[in-house]
Amino acid sequence: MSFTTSEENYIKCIYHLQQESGLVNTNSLAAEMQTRAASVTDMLKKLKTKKLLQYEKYKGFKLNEAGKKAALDVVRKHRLWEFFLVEKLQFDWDKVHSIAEELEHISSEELVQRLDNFLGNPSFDPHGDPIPDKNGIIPVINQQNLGDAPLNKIVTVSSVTNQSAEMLEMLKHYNIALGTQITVLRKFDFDGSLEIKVWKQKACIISEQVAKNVFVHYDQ
Amino acid sequence: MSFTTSEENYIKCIYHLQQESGLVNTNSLAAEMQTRAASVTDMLKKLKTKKLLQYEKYKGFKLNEAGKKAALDVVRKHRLWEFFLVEKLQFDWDKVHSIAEELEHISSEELVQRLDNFLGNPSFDPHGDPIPDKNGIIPVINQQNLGDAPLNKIVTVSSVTNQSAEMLEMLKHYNIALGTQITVLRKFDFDGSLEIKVWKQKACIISEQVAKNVFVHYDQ
DNA sequence: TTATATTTTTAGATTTGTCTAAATTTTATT
DNA sequence: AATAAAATTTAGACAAATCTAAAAATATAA
Repeated sequence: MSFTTSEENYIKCIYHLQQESGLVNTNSLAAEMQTRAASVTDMLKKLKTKKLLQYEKYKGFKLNEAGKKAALDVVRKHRLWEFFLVEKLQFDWDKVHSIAEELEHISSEELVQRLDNFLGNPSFDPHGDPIPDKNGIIPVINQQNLGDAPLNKIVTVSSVTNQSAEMLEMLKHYNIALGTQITVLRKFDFDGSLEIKVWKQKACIISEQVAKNVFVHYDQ
Repeated sequence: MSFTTSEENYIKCIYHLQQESGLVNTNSLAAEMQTRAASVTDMLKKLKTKKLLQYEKYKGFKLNEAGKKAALDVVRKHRLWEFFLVEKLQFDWDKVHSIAEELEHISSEELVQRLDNFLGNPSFDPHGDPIPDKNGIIPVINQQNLGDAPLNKIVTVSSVTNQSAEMLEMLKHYNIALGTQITVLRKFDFDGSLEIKVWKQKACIISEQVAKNVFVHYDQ
């Protein structure tokens, strides 16, 4: 089964939303897709006809197994291309998203497989997000939110969820990138801000907003 | 100015046709695009409105300077991606065309420029076709048809025009590829076939049909 | 040079993905 | 539970790119 660019964009978007909430509703998908609720309804009918969606009028919807596999194929391509753009073409990681949005719709399966090999079969993209394999298997990493990390223990940044230029600027300021080692020294309950020590730097304070988007892991 | 995928495909196709014939006519473009004459007429109006085309009803048409530049941008992208697919992803050269047909429509200019640098700013694609630079300048090569090459002089294969799987198979059989050195020993007027000697191999005979699609160059 | 054939264009329909506005269903509130 | 608010769907329209069938222009040939 093959899909149009528009179908793939909807499928991918539904996938991401249902990861958070289980069942997805029309308005939130419309907001995420920057379109109108009526357009979403039209597409839902189409995807249901193609047997990718569990959907009943007014009752919300989610991808079935076939839909999830289709979504993971797109996610895989997106993340592999992002990896390529950053690792091979030296793009800054905040510039690659929109280009990968186009590249993810190139259809050749052989292309994806060869790209994967060329890149050394990476498990995580430049934002730290896991890259599904060709069967849709997602590598797991034992990560948690920086705000939930234990105090006074060295943790490693494994993923950053907000990929805006503003967030990147912020992280550059703090010298935080994927792989950076951080120790959380203290958590302020007042505003959720954290006092942290970045490897080889003085202790500093980051806001709850920043912390929420940074994920870390530690060994054992 | 930016273009839809369909517009780009028409522009590129008109460019190739007018290289051969100067003025292009509706039916030949329809045949090349595998569509109907009526669809071509529709698109011609659109491209004329966008000031890319010299076109008068019933009188044929050709790209103006803006149209040619647009075409060369697409050709450039196509050939850079073909180079990438063959040199980096190890595709056989007869498999890359259809994938490059998709990749050529990715819009980011920065992507193309970085890809160009990553590939080492190649001048020719894997078929030996010249890759226009970002200003639309096409590298020239002093090449001629193998059938017109002087006898008993070592020449180098620079380009192969027929890119079908059948042709590739044929050339593999003769151990001919881009860069292969060949000496034409004799030309048979009866059927236009050539006796040639491929570097490090015994002399053999190739048909006029094969020879017609092979282009070569030699120094001075 | 008139008739015929070919080429090209127009007119109107179709599909995909989108939209607005109105109608319907569900949810929340008094 | 009745009513107001919010969410969702339907109905009908539109733009892009295509199509078929018919009309118009051009080219060819008797």
